[in-house]
Amino acid sequence: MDGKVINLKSKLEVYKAISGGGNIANCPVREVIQGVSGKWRSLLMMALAEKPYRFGELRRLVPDISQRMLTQTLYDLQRDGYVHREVFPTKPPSVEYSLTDLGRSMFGAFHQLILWAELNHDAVRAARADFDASQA
Amino acid sequence: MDGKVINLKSKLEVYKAISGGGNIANCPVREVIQGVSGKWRSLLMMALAEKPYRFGELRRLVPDISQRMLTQTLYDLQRDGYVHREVFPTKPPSVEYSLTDLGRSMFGAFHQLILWAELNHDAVRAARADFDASQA
DNA sequence: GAGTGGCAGTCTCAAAAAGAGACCAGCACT
DNA sequence: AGTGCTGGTCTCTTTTTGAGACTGCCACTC
Repeated sequence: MDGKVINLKSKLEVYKAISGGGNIANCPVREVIQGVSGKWRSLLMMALAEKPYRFGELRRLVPDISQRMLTQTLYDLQRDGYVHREVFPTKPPSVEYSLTDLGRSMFGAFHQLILWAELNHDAVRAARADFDASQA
Repeated sequence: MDGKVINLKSKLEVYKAISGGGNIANCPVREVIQGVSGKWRSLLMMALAEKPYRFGELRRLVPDISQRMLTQTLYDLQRDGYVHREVFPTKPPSVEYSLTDLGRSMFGAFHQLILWAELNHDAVRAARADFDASQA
């Protein structure tokens, strides 16, 4: 309310964009945000931003994802145009996933949030601890 | 792979941060990203970034949220330290929700993603349409 | 003084999404 | 012939979300 006021141009406009003027169905921003919002989507985007990976590699990289969710999330990401899926006809056919230009572009913006998270996760953790303590 | 290569400092490091070196439980970034990832969290953050709101106002502003989810999401946001909840002892006691400094700070980073979404949602929509068409 | 409506929720139950893990076919190596 | 790798699908259970009824309090109206 006093310290660091963030310079946002027309937050109200932003909000209008998300609320879609009463019609939520064709709200573009929300649609995109949903795309990042899956439990595993950000994680996989981050991994693929580093370099392309194969299905099995991703599975090993993110050990606590189920195969079902990995398949599903990669499919969704591909559908949204963030990820490219390429099948190589080797003897056991291997499949490589990589970011598309759109995916890289999106990750560029998303990256801001990641950097913020790295800097401020202690603050969040502390807030949570305080809150839980005050509720007890 | 060729066009606009995004300048990311050490994506691998970023990934290591999220994967937590094998231990996902204390992965700070993922924890924060989860905080943004709820279906309604981003929406409410956007609304509150504009100005403080009362419970009923938010409900009218986002008509397709259920009361249960509104209560829940505001509670979570408060717990994470993004939102401040203040009860005014008026005759029907009113409750005002506003962003904290931490919340505004986070929203600043999140805003990048919103801007990207505004610019690129047609591309995502198009990709999705193409993909669905090619599957048919 | 009974009804109506706004306030900020809680409670219950149904539907949707996520997670765990078994199972599949094909090939290579031992 | 058995083991392990490839990239998945299928089924079942648990968790999360959603819809909507219900609460208690007060003010205003009739």
